[in-house]
Amino acid sequence: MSATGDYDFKEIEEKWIEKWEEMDLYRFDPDSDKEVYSIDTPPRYASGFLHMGHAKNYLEIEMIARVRRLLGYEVFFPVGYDDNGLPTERYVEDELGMSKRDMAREQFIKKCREAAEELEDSMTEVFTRIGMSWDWSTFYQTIDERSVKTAQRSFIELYKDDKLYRDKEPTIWCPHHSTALAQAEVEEAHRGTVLNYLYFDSEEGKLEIATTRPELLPSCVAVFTHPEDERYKHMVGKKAQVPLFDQEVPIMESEEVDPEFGTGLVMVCTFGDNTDVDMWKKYDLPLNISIDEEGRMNENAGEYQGLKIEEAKEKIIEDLKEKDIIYNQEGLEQNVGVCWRCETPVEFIPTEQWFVETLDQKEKMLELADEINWYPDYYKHRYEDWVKNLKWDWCISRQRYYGVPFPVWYCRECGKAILEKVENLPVDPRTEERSLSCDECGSDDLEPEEDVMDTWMTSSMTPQIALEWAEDEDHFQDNFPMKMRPQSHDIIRTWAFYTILKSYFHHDSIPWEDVVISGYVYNKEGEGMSSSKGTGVSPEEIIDEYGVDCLRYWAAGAGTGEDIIYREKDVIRGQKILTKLWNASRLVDMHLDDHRYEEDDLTELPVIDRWILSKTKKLIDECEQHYRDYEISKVREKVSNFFKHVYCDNYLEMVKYRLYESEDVLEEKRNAALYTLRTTLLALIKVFSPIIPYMTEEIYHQMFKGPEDERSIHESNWPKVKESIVDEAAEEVGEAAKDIIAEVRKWKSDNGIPLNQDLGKLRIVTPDPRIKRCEEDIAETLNAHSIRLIDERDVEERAVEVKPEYSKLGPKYGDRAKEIFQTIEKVNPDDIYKSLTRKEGFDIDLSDGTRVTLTEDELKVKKAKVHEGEQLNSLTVGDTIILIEK
RNA sequence: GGGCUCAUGGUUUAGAUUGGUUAGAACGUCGCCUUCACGAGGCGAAGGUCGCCGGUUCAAAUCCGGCUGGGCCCA
Repeated sequence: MSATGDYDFKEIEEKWIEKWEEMDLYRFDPDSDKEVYSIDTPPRYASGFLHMGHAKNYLEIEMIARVRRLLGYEVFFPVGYDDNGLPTERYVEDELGMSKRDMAREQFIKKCREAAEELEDSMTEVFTRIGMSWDWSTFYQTIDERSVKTAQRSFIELYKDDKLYRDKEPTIWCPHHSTALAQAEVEEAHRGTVLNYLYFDSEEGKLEIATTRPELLPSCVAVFTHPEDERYKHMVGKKAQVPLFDQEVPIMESEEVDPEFGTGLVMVCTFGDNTDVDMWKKYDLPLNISIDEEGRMNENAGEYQGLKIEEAKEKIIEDLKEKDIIYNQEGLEQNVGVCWRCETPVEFIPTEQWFVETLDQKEKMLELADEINWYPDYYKHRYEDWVKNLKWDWCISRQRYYGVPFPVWYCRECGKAILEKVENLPVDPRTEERSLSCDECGSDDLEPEEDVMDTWMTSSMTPQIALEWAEDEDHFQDNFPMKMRPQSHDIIRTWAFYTILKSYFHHDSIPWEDVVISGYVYNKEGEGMSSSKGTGVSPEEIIDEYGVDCLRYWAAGAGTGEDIIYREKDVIRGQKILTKLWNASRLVDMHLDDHRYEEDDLTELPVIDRWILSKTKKLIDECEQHYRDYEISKVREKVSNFFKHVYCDNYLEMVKYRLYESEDVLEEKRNAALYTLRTTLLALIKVFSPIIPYMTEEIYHQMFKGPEDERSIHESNWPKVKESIVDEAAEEVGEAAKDIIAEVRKWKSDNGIPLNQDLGKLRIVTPDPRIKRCEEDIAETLNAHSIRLIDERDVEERAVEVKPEYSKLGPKYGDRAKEIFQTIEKVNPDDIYKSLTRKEGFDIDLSDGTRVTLTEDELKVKKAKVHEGEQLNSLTVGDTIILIEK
């Protein structure tokens, strides 16, 4: 290390990226004797760019991988991209400026594939730069052969186990994307809407019905009231006539109707919302669909056919108004389910779809969650809450092109589903001919399944894909379940849930032992980072300005599972710590020369040295526990504070005088300081290395690496400091010394004396004689000529000044006060003080012959300590008194 | 509406599991120090009735109950 070198992060980062790659540091060794620590890395969706939210989450995982290597585990840290599904299709459609329906399917899929790979490459570059230490030999994409085989094998096995069914059920549907959705893909949105009050004709005269969706009048199949509602009791069983469309519908009763809402009469349509689906099932109502898969009105809507839902709504309201059927309208705040990708309100449309049986597995899903350690544990409630409230089986069909195809054909004769054999996977029935025939009726007239699977069918199998379940059964068995799943809290209901479900179905096991939840990053306006909304900050901006380690240091600041706000000044704070680490290392290195110090009998070390070594040992133990508990931010805080204050401000300052060549300093004491500085610094950079891998690597190489040592700090082991170094007595004395120094510095500051000004002699009265063992360190640090420990009995207290409390004596004695003040001034202060302490008052005989007695609280007494006749300034720290010459 | 979670100086927060001296730190503010690693530094100061109300206790930021106001997830 050069003594003048500033830290050039660009140069050093580039150097180590290259060297680490040469060393192939992160490759998983299946034959290692070490305990395996495996991470079920989230495959990043190939959007082409990362914002700080992504960077933080991936860096947290990355740091955990480094921590575990440091703690002696063989770490399996796979890498993959999620380039499946809907957003890729949308991206390609936008790029091409045309709809996928306007080109050949195969051509479109090829375009998706190319686009995804291009986007992945640009992301890989950033991931590599920020130091992601994953094993690239494990690389997968959720659309590649391995993933497709895994998802298709899963499908086939679930089918055989009767966990799948195909049915024409009302399905949650996104009219914008023209595809079915799973319950998990629906989000709640608060919307303002209008509640329309309509007249329905009936045998009992006009009915008043309130609805937010008049466009569904053609789908109205019944009118409901609450059984207790006196207003409508008599109408139950009669018929009502739907306005504009004129169909007759029954008037029925149900406990589920809220008599307080609207008029107490509601219409049930197929289907306006979730409740309609429930009512339709419960009361066995007819099906009367008027919205098609693209979100347009169908032939059932008569003259409104072909209009989009919103257009039809407007037109129908207009027509209703014209006929005076609407008699009132009022605003209403309501929550509607919307597609989580495009925020279009979802519809409920019966179409033929594949479903995975999930409702029957609720109990088991809750049991398995208890076998998993959740960090932080309260996030388990989210999962449990979700599972308990599940209302729909998992719909896994998606009406898209780009995705994993179902390995399924249907017999045109009898309709039976024909599945490909596991050994012939992967397969795409849409393009591949297979010589299969129906095992029911023997027909070979088969029709391919055109849909693709829900992206979660693949993503729920990341452990199986990463561990090559489909290819390498041994490797899989050895390492499943995995050790840890990093998980962002917003997709607990999808990713975590589906993965647990699959793992149970296929292996009757939990998929991982630990789930570690990561929080969101918000910008300083408090908005979530979103690439599409333009509220994201790019990590590249930070890297270019401050370097990767600063970014990582910032990322390490978020508590486990907690959200964090991105502020540039927080990055700058990290930069200051890093700069200081570099500079302190430089200073120590300057003095270390080429010497390497043998570890002798540690009890011979000076007390200050044992003080910091003992504290270092405790720090290391605490940090190990925090790391094991996934509390990276606590390690960051503790190591930073220890380094800055204990190492630099306290210890280094206290021993600096020992470092410089001087005849007064014994070689032994100099070596002790060097040994201690070196040992402590090495421990600190090792503990820091998962967070700031570049700078710690550079320091390690410059200062600590001998020919026998590891190639990299990232191949080294957790710092070992002997248990025997823990020394409570040394810690007490060291703290006392530090406090004495702080107190004297404060005194200098209060008295406007420069910190480096000579202090002359210090005399210290202390009940702890062990202070003597570090009197030289104290003296040198304070620029005092010498320190003398003296006996308390030789110190006496003397009053040096007595002033009257004017505000008390003035009002009390009136015109006599002036004489009292003058008298006090003339008397020896110490005489007054003695009188106060011995007689509890000081008497003054006034010229008018009266005697007054002044009490202690009527006088301000300034005292001084006197030692050997010298009057000295005194400071008190605990039981210790420090006397300073004037 | 339900579940979870949070509320501590101007700002961001530690401390709460195990109740107990002056509630710790960082940023910002103010004063001092060009000391030989670092002025992107050091030393020091000011600034908090720990959201509100009540309870338990000798003692509550901490435990219990209620309330208010944020956040997330879900209905």
